[in-house]
Amino acid sequence: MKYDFKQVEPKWQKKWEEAGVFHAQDISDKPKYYNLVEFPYPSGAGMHVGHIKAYSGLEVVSRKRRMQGYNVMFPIGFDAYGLPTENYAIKTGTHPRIVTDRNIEKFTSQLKRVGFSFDWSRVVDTTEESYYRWTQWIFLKMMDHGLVFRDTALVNYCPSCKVVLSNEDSQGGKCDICHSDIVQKSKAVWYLRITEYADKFLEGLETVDYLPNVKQQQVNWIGRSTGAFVNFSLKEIDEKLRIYTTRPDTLFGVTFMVIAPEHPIIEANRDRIRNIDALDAYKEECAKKTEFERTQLVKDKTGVCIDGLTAINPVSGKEIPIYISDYVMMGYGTGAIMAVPAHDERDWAFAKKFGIDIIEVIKGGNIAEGAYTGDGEMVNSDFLNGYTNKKDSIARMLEQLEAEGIGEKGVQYKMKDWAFNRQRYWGEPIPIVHCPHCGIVGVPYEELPLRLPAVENFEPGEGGESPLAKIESFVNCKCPKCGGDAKRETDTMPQWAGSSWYFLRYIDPHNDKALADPEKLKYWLPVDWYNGGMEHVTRHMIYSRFWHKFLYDLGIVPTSEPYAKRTAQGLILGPDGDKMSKSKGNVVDPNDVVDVYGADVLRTYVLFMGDYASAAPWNESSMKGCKRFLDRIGDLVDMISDQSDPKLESAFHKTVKKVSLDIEELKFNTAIASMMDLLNKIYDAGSLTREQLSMLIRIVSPFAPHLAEEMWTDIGGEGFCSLAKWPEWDEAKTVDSTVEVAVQVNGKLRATIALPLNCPKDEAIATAKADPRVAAFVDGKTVIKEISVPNKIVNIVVK
RNA sequence: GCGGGUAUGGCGGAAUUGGCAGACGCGCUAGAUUCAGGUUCUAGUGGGGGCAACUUCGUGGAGGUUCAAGUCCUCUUACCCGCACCA
Repeated sequence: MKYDFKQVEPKWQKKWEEAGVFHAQDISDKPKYYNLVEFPYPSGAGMHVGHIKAYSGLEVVSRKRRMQGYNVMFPIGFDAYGLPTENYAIKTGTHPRIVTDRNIEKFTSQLKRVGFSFDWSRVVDTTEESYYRWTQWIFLKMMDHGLVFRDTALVNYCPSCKVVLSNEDSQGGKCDICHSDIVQKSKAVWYLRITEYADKFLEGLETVDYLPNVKQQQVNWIGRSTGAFVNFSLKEIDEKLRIYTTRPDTLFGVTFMVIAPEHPIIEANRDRIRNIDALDAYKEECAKKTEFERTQLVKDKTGVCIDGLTAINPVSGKEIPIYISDYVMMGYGTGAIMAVPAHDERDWAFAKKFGIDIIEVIKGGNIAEGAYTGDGEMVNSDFLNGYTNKKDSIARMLEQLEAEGIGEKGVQYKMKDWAFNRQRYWGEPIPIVHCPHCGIVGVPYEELPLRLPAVENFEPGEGGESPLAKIESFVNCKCPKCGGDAKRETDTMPQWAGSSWYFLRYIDPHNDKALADPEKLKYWLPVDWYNGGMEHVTRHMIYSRFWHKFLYDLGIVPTSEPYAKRTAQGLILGPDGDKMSKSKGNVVDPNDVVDVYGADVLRTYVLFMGDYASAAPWNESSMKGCKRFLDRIGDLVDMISDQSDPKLESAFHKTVKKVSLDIEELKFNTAIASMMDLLNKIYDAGSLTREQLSMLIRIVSPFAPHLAEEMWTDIGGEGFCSLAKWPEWDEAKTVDSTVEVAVQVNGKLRATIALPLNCPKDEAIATAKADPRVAAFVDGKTVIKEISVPNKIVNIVVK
């Protein structure tokens, strides 16, 4: 039976949609299963086959779960705010709303052509008012709970575009838009206090089933370290310089201090510092350095000694100089460090360059050659001398610091608070009003959504201001508190806002009273399985865990973690082995593949091409193998007979077992391979029973659902194959009565013999020795050892 | 620099977790079908040697443990990903 996929595939897609086959039931007696895939950013380029691979994994799991009797939710939506759309709008003068709608339409049609079993009644679009109203609502809740604050910080600024850029948009120190050099600029920005949840993120990781490397990356990203804060006294000034260190026990080796160029102590003591001009000049130089230069010049330390401020080592009482240098960051710890040149590579390089004393306090290295960062006995350290265990010496020093009131235990995180604004048009307006009397006031909840006003010019303003700043009717408003004249915040939320809670909205997408109904949230949460790209493991995953945990603390969601399980798929590379990109011209459009081969072949191929989690290059001729496979499956309808080869029966049960288990581990390539293997066996046998074919159709259906439905109809199956019962295997039938056992002599394969299942050891060895091919190597020699692993191998060791 | 990972035929990749390396697919070779291209079918296909049965070498490299190593241990090389002056 060769069928015309061009006619058959749309036919079944229509039937599925009309019957609502893939609609999740809100509340049901069936067990629920919530599969989540990362919703796409609807770019103008449309989807490429990488999206198809990303969705095909849980698509197969979802289809299998439905057939196993679960009430499955497998939703899709669009993460539609973002720079590319806005840049396109600037270039062409088309409103981002129009561009977005057009792109969503294109993505939708592409996804539907592939026959994904998404619940299309639950589509969310982050740029719709009914959605971003709740994004703003959650933001205001965070503000109510003290998680929103404003601070002045260094930001990436493109002097050419006059735009503040995120780190993601300024990689390599170049502007993503015009490729000119980025400078660091001081600007007031909004922050979400995500660090408040740092320990909760770490604790939560113990309770979820994420891939080990996913967990590891999150742990590294959070970067928890324990150590101590120490307050250094300053000579002649009643002020302390506070530092953070992980090795307080090296305090006796401190010979100087370094503070970040932006450290406030400089401004506070301007008149006391005699070389303030030199410091200012250095500071300016640092601001000009691009990210690229800063990372390239790691080895070559620069800095200026502060003339006029001197610190005192709190344990030795020695006077030590203070430097400013850009190797100390304002954003980590306190923006100041105690330098221990003998045991820190950066401090060592700095001390060498500036001729500062280097005092050894841990024995074991040669500090004339370089810093020693290993363990060893403490020396030159007064009461710590003789300690050899790091833990003990740190504990002893902490005790001392706390007793004298000059320091205490402390914890630091690499993770920083979340800079939560962009000077851009195409994003959620931040619902805040600046009132000259009341200060910062949140927009009242009943006024949400705070609508994004229509504008004609989307270009950012001078000095990196949002395009919204030019809309007077938007900017000027009344203070919600006092009613006086006030101005609206004109920045918008960053790209990552809308995606931080979309999985909650799927549960109740049309609710206009709440972000979702509590009963429904209780039924559906947590997401049972979330699959996506490794690139989202730190940012998006942490951000959304943050929002979810916050909502949990408020009692809005019933689980402390949003995702019970997280896996990741590998990229599809271009046919040339490079990452697919428009500029390289190696992008494969799924529409082109569907046109020529059909959706079933595309779906099967993206899962067959290699290990699901690894990257693999696109290879069109290899895809032809999948087409052959499906064509040959289709032909089986003509091979039905009342009798079939008895050997096939166990092959069927083995295959059903393998496919069932492999799907659970995302091992689709071997699942498909085992079905191909079975198919070869069927062709060898020449016929199969209707019942066997029914089984095969059902296990093929998650991969090639259109073909499966068509064949299901042909063999008189009831209802939709997509909702038919997933076949079960009979474990007893997956084992053969005789097994092939390899026989080795001295570890080298000499023969294979057929033995009954679970043949006793003695018998197996005797049979093996009787084989002439084995006897040739054994006869006339002394047998030293005989090993027999049941059903696997016999090894005879001779001399 | 830190963290994670990978390395198996001409190619993508398998290998029940220490037990017959190369499943499955692509490609290739020969043959059949075809006016021809494509399709389809049959047989073969890791390297060396041999007409053949067979034999020998073989999982980035060097050692080691074991009756037995792609798999475990030590050292080493190359590449990929994430973070990066994190005190």
